[in-house]
Amino acid sequence: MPIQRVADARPNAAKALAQVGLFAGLSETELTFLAQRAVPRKFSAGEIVFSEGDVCSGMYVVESGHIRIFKTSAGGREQVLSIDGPGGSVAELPVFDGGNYPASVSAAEDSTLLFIGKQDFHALCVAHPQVALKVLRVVGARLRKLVGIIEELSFTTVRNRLAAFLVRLARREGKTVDGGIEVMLPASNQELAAQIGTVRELVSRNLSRFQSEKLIQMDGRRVVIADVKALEGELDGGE
Amino acid sequence: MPIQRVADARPNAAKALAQVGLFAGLSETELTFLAQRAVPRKFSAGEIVFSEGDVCSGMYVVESGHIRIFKTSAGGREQVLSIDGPGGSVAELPVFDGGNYPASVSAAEDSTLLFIGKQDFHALCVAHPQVALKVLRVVGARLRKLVGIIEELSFTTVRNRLAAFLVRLARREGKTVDGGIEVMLPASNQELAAQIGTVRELVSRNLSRFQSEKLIQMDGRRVVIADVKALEGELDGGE
DNA sequence: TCTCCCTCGTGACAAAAGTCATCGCCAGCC
DNA sequence: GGCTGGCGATGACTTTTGTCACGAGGGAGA
Repeated sequence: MPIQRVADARPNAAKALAQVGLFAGLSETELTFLAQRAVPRKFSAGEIVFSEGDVCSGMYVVESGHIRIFKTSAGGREQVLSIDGPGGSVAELPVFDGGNYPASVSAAEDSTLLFIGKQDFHALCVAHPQVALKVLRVVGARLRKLVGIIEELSFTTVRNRLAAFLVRLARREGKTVDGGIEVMLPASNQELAAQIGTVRELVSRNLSRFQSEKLIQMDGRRVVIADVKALEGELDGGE
Repeated sequence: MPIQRVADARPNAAKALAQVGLFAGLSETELTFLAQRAVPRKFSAGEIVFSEGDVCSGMYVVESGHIRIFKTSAGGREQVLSIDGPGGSVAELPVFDGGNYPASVSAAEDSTLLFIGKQDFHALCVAHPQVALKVLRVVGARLRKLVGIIEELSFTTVRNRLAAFLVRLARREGKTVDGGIEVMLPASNQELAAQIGTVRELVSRNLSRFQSEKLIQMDGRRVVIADVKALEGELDGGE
């Protein structure tokens, strides 16, 4: 993976940066400043961007594709903390507190990221206080998401979490078809398991169980949610 | 709990503020500015400071005592996210992202907090970019802590977490005595359970088990960790 | 001193989670 | 066509977790 400074302006990078929540509101000049320093890096599906514990040299912005932030256990299990698409940013925080990266990041699919060095980002924040405030806002969202994960892990069952996952999926990209709402499972059972904090087998089993209970109907990776209400009732059902 | 502006300078408040990581490095004038706007509020042990979902009107700084940030499940179980003492701050983030408080906060013991209104804090950050950077650093630590909790909940057993808890406690405030390292359990089993994400009974049982395995020796709330190495081996033991 | 209440410890279960091993299907590739 | 590797489904178990119920001890306060 070649890392190199791009001396001339990269209009597409500037354009990509302008769409990042973090940098919205910056002037043309400032965006150019950033774009000149941002280093584009390509990653193919599954490739590691950086690993937990690596020293933090800077942050990344997603230009295209999706990235996966996750923790790995000693036993090899993974827990996904966040998945971010175009316009998203990763590792804004370790850039500030001086520590190492707290989690690993990999490309969920072929992706292009823009790398922004620690110093450059720092300089930007000092020069433009409103950027720091934006960072705080973005970080707020991240924190809420993490708290949500903790809540789910601590209080709910795998069944609950899987139901919640399906409901979220349905809301986000469900197509209404006769018989219910259709969604495509976005990844392998292994990956779904990592996202809801369990193992492959339990995802498989619980999906089967939902199906036998007529809550959903599966055909390969296509899932028709027959009864969204009932599934929503499963979120946290016991209490 | 009376809420009122304090018009005159409160030297002790200013002093308290100066010791807050967040405000270290501010000039005298700035501290006074803040101190004049900070409203001291007293809470007795167990009292709720604010609840999850409340609209966020500002942040708090701990002047004395300890506070507990936690989530509550529908079934009444609690999961502690953080415990903060003097100099700590709570809810720095919701102040920025405009959302409601993501978790509840209560006083772990009789405590005095300083309330700082959203507007005032905002103004301060805009006027002093380095405050925003400090906030980012503080938030970074918080985020790491949350990721740690997720890791523990997702990958480890109650036994592991309890062992980890004891080891942390020993490192932080263990006294070496003959027979091992002595610590005092800082709270009821109920509370320990909330901190490691389980229920009272399992804390009790696992402590008994440690004892019967000669890893620790208990006498009321006093615990002598006989074999710290072995206990450390339990962190994540399986793998 | 005698209650009352809170907390701890435990036994007995029930339910959920996780592990291991096996089998079938399908796609990609000699 | 035949192999192979990855993924999904599932059965059989083991371990962990959580729930319920009950009894004991200890401290605060009447």
